[in-house]
Amino acid sequence: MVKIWQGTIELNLKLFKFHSLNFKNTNFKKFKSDLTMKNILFDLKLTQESGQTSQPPWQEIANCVNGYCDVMTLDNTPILLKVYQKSINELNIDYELPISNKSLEINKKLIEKEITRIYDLNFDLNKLYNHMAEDSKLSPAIDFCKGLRLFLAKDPFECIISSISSANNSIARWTKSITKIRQKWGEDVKFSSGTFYTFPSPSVLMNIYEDNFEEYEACNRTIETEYCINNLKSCGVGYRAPYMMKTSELFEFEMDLFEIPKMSYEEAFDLILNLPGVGPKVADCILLYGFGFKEAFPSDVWIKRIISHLYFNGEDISVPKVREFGMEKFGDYAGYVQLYLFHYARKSGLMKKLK
DNA sequence: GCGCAGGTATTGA
DNA sequence: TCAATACCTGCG
Repeated sequence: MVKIWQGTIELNLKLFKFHSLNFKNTNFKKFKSDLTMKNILFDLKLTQESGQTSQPPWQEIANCVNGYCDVMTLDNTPILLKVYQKSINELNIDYELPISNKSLEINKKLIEKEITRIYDLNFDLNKLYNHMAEDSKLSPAIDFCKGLRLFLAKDPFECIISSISSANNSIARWTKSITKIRQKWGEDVKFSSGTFYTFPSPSVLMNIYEDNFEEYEACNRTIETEYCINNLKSCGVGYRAPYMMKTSELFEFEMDLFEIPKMSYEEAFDLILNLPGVGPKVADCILLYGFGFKEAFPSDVWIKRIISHLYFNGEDISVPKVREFGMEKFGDYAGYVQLYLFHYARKSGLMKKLK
């Protein structure tokens, strides 16, 4: 049994904040991070904006070039983490404490450890480039993607629910859904910079109304159905709603998120394939972007088009075959190769050509 | 208003 | 094991 996150039910629908944040007059604490000094090859902007499937993008900071922030729970305390980069090889980290908890002391090593995990900063990109350079199909991708790293989800449970909602869906649409879920059922944390919402825990998510009808019945039919907005389907997840609720229930009662990192890739894959709404593509996204299993080669229609164009003369290859091919050919680099190929295809115009 | 894109679950060979 | 189809929403 697992109960990791605290969550309170927030029933008021808040307006979306799509604009960038403005950080004038705020209480950010700067600290000299060891990461700043390490001279790590890392392009923060490229990584943040590469559209990796794991969680909604972090918020851009208006008055800060290449600055991003999001709330995350460290040591059971939500803090607002801000990362920015003035030049490649140099990463700056600031953080802000909740208004209600400003005297708190935060362990800076913990923040650095988390940032290192999220951006995979211990991974040697030059080793990857040497490997890619040996394959004439992959070598053009290197220059398009210098400094691109894996971008892991800060919250594995949110990653799982996000990935389920990403199936047969567009990035813009599932991102909106997850943002609504955070705002309706997550914990709202107030910072000087504004209010941020954490993602609800499995125990909260398994108990919400699934659709208008359930909510209407629970209100003893005292409201009009068009005012039923505190249910999962009102977030635009469609037929994925029951999958998400059932998965929440499984993590509350039967499965343990902390067991997954201890497993082999194959064990973990077989396990999460049993979750409702999770097929091979979603399972691989969860393992790669939620848990950092780099052997995963998430294969969707786009990767299928790219692989069949590059390696099979445009011949139609089934998605399961593409996955098999990628895992076999790229081994421990499969996840990174998938990420680099996808980004390369987007930037080089190959994607448009393949459509 | 209507066709289309996008993975999974289900059904039926 | 594989092919066909329904599922839901938002965009063009």
